[in-house]
Amino acid sequence: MSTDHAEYNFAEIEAKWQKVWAERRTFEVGEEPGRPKFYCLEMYPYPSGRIHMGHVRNYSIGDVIARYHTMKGENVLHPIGWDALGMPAENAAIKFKTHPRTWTMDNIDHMRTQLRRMGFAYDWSREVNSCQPDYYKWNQWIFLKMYERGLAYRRESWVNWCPTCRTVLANEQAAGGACWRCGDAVEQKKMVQWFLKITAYADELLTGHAQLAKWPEHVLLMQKNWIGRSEGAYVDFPVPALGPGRSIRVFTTRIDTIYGATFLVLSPEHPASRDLIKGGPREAELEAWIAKTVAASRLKREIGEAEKEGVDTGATAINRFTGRRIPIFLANYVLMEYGTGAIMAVPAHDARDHEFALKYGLSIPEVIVPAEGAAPAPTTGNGPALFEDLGVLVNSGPFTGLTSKDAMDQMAAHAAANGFGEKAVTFRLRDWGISRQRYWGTPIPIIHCPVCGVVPVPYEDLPVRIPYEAEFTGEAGSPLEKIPSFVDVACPKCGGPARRETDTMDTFVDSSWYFFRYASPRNETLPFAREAADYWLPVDLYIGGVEHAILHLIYSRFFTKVLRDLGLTGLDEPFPHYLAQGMVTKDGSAMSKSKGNVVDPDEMIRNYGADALRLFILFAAPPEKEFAWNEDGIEGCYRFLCRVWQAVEEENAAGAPEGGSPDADNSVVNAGLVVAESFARLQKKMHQTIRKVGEDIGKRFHLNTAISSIMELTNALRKEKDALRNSPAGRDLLRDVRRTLVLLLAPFTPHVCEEMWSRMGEAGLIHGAPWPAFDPALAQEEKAVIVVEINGKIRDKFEAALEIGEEEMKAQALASPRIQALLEGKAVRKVVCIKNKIVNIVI
RNA sequence: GGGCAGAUGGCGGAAUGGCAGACGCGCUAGGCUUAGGACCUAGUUCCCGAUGAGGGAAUGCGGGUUCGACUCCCGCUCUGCCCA
Repeated sequence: MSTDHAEYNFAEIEAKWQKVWAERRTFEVGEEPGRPKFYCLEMYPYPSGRIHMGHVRNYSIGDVIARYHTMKGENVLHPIGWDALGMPAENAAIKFKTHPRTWTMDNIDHMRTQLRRMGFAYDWSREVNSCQPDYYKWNQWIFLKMYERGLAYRRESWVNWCPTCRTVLANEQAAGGACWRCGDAVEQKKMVQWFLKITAYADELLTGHAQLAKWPEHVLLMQKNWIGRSEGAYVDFPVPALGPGRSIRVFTTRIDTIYGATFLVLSPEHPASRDLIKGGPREAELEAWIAKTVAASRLKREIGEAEKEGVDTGATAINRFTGRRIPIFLANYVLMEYGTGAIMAVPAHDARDHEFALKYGLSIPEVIVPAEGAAPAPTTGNGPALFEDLGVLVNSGPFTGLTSKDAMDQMAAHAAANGFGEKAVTFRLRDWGISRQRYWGTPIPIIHCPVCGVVPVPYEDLPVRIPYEAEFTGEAGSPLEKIPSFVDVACPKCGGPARRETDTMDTFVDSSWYFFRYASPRNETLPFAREAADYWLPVDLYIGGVEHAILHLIYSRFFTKVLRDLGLTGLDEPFPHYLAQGMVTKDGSAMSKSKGNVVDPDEMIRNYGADALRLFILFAAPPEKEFAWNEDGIEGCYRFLCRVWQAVEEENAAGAPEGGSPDADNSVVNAGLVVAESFARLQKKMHQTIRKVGEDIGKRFHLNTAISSIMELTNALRKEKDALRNSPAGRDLLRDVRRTLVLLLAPFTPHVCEEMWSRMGEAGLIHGAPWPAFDPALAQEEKAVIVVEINGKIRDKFEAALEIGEEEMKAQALASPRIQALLEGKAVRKVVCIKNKIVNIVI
């Protein structure tokens, strides 16, 4: 950068004010009962090493809103912390021969410096760090409370397993069925895992949406789909081969189609699968098929990529409605996790069953027809028609002729009355598997005793610390298993030798309640103090990437409800208002280290300063929209700040104000018409800008348009200033506009605004200065430009006072020579008048 | 396959039923300058017209509602996200 006189020394100014803020603890807040509070929260970062543009964007949005609310006089809590546990630290330890703790803490130090350099107004005294025992202790505490209530439990479950790396993989690490690290095929393995019973809250998570009116619609919809409530019925199909009285239970949402159920399909993992084939002629062959299918990536089966494939067990079940025996298949498209792991297949009325039946030559009897008047069932060229909509029953014994809806009630009642079924509600939502066979996570506070079984670690023994000494080789499972001093413990109950649980918690546990911890971050007796939480919570505005729209936000809602039921909070929902920030992408995908498309903010701060970077990233797009990275505009934002600086300096040079302005209007009028018009224009613009910026930040979150209107005010100031310079009232207005500009800009570019504020001779920090007020009367336009259209096409315009009525508008429009010429010889059929806006003449 | 969101100048975007393209970038011309990637001024959707007056077209494509549609409705194409 050159040293042109119009430029400001951002490096010096930014460092100066960051130091002042830190020394004065400007952003530290405490509870002040009676004062309106505002809790502004952005999702805390994973300390991956350096902040990236997604962080810069997220935290810049939050900072503007936090600073704005502070200037509005609210007590603003704006905290930050670190989501510091997780696998990348372990991978780094392996790769760089370091320790996850060292790597993480170094990253945090670096990123903290970067965040400070951005000038974010965080209360650093409340910083939380989830990898420190004083934080994860409370993960363990909450876990034990959940365990006591049966909300944390252990069961066998299938996991993605990489036989090469000998480790469990998360679903996203097993995408496409290949291990993300070695690329080898991922297998399915059954392991005992810890689960949190989120399904106990399934209904409330759904009904709670009523309290989330300020969430984006599509996020609620995603959560709704994720929870996947479905109403239907259980039906038992007796299976003689399993022995007298034994049956297989299926869940169906379409019991009305049961007369068309021509076979049952079981998930290969279904407990009855093996019993059905045992002793049969094809036992070995079928066993092999089960083994193969189970091993195949569950992921592929789930997303339906795998072709539907099945085998006939040779066994049959009885359809109690028809009395007929139907074959039992095993197939890959039925998943043990959903419903009961068994379905009744109705090929005429379910697409997947239809496809399967065609492939295996099974009959496709029709039992539902479209209701009268409805469109007829479409015929596919591909065999008998498929009709999946509700309709009217045919070929359904005594139920024939009923509508699907009535049949669902009556058939479920019939099954219930005869003891082979009932109405039921199931959820797609599954319990949350939190076990991770890793080192860098919260140890699950459980001890396995050969005598007493599963024994919780006593509360007074918390935290169970992550032992520092560990080997990071990348081989064979969790490093914790290989640390005798960690694993070998005395049973808290009987004192005998026991083994400590070596699974650690999913890091989503940490982030499910951190927003409570900020209220009382150093509390030593509970996860958080109730009084502090009652004051600060709920979060008034939560801002973060839409990529967390499902998991993190559902888990946090779940935890809040559990904490409520534990009596720690009175809240049902932690985030009544969620602003889903769009991703920052480059080359079509989110910036990430692994993709190598990261843009380093440091370089931009070096070249243009933090203020210009903040302004730029907010100006480039509205917060909720995806932002495809393109830095062409930052230069312009920097130049804009230089122009503001220049304008302010000019006013400073012009000298001190020379008296109040109560008589401003008179002296301006006396100075002449041109000046009076300039005065009126600029004054109006100023009041309008204050109004618009306040609405854009506080209500719409359209920070980009807030910035553009500040730019407009700057342009207006530069345009009018020469005319106003020569009258006292004009000079007062110029100073007023200058002051307003700096105040409006302060949330966006706090450093340069602090500097300008102090150079203007204002006392105190601009951070605490009151947000400017606007006078609605002065912001009001007194004239409107009325557009005159003929048949919707603009033909003329005229200026009119706001008060004129429709009749007068119409008269003026029709009186226009241009309009009269165009109407020559035409009959006017209708004239539409919209006050202060438009006259449309229809001919 | 289903659901949701989006598509506007050379670019980012503005306008939520009423003047399409605010604001910024880029570009063009002029000024200032030894010079300029700094700064200032003017211009900048496309087409016809003379570089004027004026006119026409245009918000992914095709229909519809309306006096009037970027905006609402229906169908389609493409892109992104979520789910199967």
